[in-house]
Amino acid sequence: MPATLHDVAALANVSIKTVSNVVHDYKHVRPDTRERVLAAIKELGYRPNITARGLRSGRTGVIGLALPELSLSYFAELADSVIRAAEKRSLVVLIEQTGGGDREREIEMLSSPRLQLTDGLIFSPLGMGMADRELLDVPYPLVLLGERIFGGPTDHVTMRNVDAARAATRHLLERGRRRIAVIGGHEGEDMGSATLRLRGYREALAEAGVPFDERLILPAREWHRHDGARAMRDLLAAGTPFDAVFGLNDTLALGALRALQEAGVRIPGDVAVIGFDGLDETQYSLPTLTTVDPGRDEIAATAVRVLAERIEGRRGAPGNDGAGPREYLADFRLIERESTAS
Amino acid sequence: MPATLHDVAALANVSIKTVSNVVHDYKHVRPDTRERVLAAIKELGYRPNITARGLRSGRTGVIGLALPELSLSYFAELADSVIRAAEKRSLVVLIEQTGGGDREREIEMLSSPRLQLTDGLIFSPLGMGMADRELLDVPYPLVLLGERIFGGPTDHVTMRNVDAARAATRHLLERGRRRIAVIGGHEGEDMGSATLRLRGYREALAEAGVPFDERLILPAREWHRHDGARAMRDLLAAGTPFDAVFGLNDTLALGALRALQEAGVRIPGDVAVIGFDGLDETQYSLPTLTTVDPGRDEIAATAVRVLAERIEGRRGAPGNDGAGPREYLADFRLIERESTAS
DNA sequence: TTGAAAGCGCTAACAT
DNA sequence: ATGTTAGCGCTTTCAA
Repeated sequence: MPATLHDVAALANVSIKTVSNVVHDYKHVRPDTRERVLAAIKELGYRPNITARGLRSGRTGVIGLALPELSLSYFAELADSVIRAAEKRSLVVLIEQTGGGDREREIEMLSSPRLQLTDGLIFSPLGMGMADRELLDVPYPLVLLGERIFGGPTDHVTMRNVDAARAATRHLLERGRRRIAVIGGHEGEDMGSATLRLRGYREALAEAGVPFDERLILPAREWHRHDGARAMRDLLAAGTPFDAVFGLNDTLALGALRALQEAGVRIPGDVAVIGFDGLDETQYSLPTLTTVDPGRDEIAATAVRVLAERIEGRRGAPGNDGAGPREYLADFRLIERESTAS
Repeated sequence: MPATLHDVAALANVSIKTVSNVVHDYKHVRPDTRERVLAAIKELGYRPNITARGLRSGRTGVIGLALPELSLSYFAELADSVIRAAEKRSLVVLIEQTGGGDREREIEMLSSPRLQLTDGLIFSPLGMGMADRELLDVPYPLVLLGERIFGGPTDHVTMRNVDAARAATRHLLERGRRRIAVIGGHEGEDMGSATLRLRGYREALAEAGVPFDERLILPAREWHRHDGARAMRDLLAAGTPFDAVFGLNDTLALGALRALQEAGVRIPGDVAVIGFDGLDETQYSLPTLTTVDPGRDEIAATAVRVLAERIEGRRGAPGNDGAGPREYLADFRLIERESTAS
């Protein structure tokens, strides 16, 4: 039976208000009273009951983080960053996995009672799309991550997909590559990482006057290593000539690396490879993988900050007091490694 | 302003008790009353306030998961498994990162007020040791994971480290390897994964009558890819002959793989490599990595089940009603891949 | 500077 | 079958 405010008050011979004042470091408490209360707290091992505090104040100090799955390295690293950022603000993170792009589950999540004891949500959808935009208009603070929905009713923290992909493609073009295969295309996608990164790729080609070749775009709905390897094998089997590969994420690129080496292709000699995400493990592949860090830490820190501000009401709800939904873009950085050395 | 039980009751012209009954699917509610209440709930968009429920019932439906860091693949995959297992029991998971083996932070965690709104904790320490055993005697349900503490006051779910390491070593011995280097030793460790796996290694050597060579044990306090690569380079530089490598975890083994290939060593031709953990990514390295799956899913499922049972009081607190602390061991499985093909 | 007391929204014992 | 009511532990006016 844990001690309550009342127990402490009784032991210290004061009212619970005084104890509360001490707990909250309220200024106007006589030093000796404070002493007495502190002693009682210690003696009883009193710890405030967060649930009760939450009920009273309407805050729990918990934020939700909904993402596809932690076993995808990108999301594991994102979760790590979010938890660290939240900790700095004394917030704790409750993680929900929505599965790899299951739209229904994502929508369900948004109104899950499981989120009730959460002050707000950082949401990274993969299945929902532009058409589901208005579903984001939920009755609690929500910060959107990712590239599936733009112009929605909530704050949105994302990366410079087009710019970063253009930079990645340029990097290959500058090294003399002209037939750059892309792994990870999503056919029929209206909006998403694949679409945006592909746009950056095409822009870079156009700038350089290099013709676009449909056959070099390899679809891969899932972005696991496995899919990267499979796509690569398909391209090799098709016999389409190419001298570089742009994996729309690192995992695909690492899978491609593997398939290329199996086939005896030298990297970067025969084929240069570049990825996207700046995963930790890209430093340790053989060869090490050139990649683009889309600013994961900055994204996490911004998302937590913006969410905390909305929760504290410092900026009001979007569209409520003029503090409309905002879009935040993190800075990216190209990390050169062996896989594209010239 | 979200609707409360009272609002629904008023709209449906019933008492809050009836609404509560409907919400909880209580049997004895007249069908038409139920209809009316359901309609009111829908109209008001009523969602039960979990915080209030938690305050009243003493349960929140949240369990804590404290682990070193999500950016270590093993823990990311473990968290994934735990979240899935929890979901099946309608529990939600709050994740705390303790950092890579920071004993103080781990101890602090155990009495963190942040855990207050949690019904129980699954705890995977890396820094705490046998001497800290009694610190696990906390006033809430706790399930211990890992190999740092045995015989503590709580339920403990772990893996067959010695057996699994013995099997891994045997696997190499059976393929004719005699000079098996081990990466990941923790000098001066009293108890832990390194100690136990090393014990299995030595047992297998002894069985096979192969002499133990101190020089083949390479320390690595951190178990990142980086450390595996460094250790491997050290061994190569030292010139100590060896024909196999046992990475005490997969990440170390993958780092070693990389360093060996840099040095032009053929795998498994010159040196066979085996890891430990059964990480997803071991399927995609070049060559693919032989490893031991220590039963991660089973560990997660068991931990959640045992914790849920303790929370529900079905088994009482350990040592409270005779249902003393129990130790659970998951089954392991050796997964043969290219890195040890003969 | 400190105390008394009214709830926050819900559950559950008790009453009808 | 449904209603009444007393708290769960805390924060927060309002008084003293």
